Amino acid sequence: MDIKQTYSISELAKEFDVTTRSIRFYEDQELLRPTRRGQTRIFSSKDRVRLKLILRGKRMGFSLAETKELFDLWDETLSGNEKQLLKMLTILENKRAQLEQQKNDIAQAEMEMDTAEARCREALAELQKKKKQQAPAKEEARQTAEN
Amino acid sequence: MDIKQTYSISELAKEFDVTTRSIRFYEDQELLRPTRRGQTRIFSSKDRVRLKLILRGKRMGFSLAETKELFDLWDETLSGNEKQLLKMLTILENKRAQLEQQKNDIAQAEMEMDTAEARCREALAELQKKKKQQAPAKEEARQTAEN
DNA sequence: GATAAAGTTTACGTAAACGTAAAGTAGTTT
DNA sequence: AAACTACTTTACGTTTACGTAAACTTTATC
Repeated sequence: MDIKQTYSISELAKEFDVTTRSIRFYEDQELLRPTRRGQTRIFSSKDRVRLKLILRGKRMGFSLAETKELFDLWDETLSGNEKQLLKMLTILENKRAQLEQQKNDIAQAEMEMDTAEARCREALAELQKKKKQQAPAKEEARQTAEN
Repeated sequence: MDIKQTYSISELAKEFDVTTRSIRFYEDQELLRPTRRGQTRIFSSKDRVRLKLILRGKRMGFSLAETKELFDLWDETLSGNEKQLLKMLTILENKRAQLEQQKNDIAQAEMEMDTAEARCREALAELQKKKKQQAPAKEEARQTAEN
C-alpha cells in the first residue's frame, strides 16, 4: 500500500524527475488515465505505478507505443477471457527473450569495457615510466605531493 | 581475425539486417568512415565492428550521438594523451553505473513478469475448472482431443 | 550493346517524444 | 482586489533516425 492515494501532476513530476509536459503527453497517448476535479488532473497510485513502468521502459529502450501495448494487453487480460490469457503468456515469453538479449548485450559491453579500461591503465603506466625517466631527480617530491 | 577484410554496403546490410539507408546515415553522422573505390563505399572490418557496436547500443537504448561520442573519445584515447586517458576512465565508470541501472531494471522487470505469468496461469486454471463443471460429461473427449 | 543489378547523391517526408510559447482559469495569499 | 501560484488547453517548433522517391553512374550479364 502506498502512503498516498492521489497525486498532483507536479508531485509526480518532482518525484520521478520528469516535466509536467511529459506526463500530460503520456496521458494524451493514453498511457495514464488520471481523473479530474474540475479541470485539474488527479493521479491515482495506479497511475503512479504506471508512470514508474513507463520510465523504466524508456531506460530499457522501449517506446511509449510498446509500453502502451503492454498496458492495454494487461488490462484486457484482467478481464479474463481465455484467448487473451494465452496471448498474454506468449507475449511474456517474447519479452523474456528480449530481456535475455539485453542481458547478453550488457555482458558483452561489460567485457569490452574491461579490456578498454585495462588498455587505458597500461597506457597511463607507460606515460608514468616516461615521466620518471625524464625527471628522476624530482621523484621524491612528486611522491609526497601526490598523497 | 575476420574472414574478410572489406565489405560492400549490402553485405553489411544483409548480415546485420539493417537498410543501406541506415548505413549511409551512420556514415553521414560520422559513426562509420568507409573508404571509396570510385563512388562506391568500401567498409573495413573496423567499420563492421563499429556497426555491430552501433546496433547493440541501440538495443541498449543509446542514441547515435552517444555512441559517436564514445567512438570519438576512444579514438582520442588511442592517441595516448594523459588527460584523455583519465577522462576515458571516468566515462567508463559512468557507463558502468548505467549498466548497473539497466541490470536492476531488467531484474525488476523479470520479477514482475513472473508474477504476471503466475496470475495468468491461475486465471487459466480457474477457467478450466468452470469448464469442467459446465460439461463434465464431455471430459474424456476433450482430454483426448487436446493431445 | 542493351539491360538489369547494385550503387550513388539529393532532397523532401515522417513518426516519436517531447519543448516552448501564448493565453486563459482556479484557488490563495497579502 | 491585486498579485501570485499552480494548473489548464491549444498549437506550432524541434530533434532523432531513418523512409521514400527521383534521377544518375558503374559493374556484371546476356
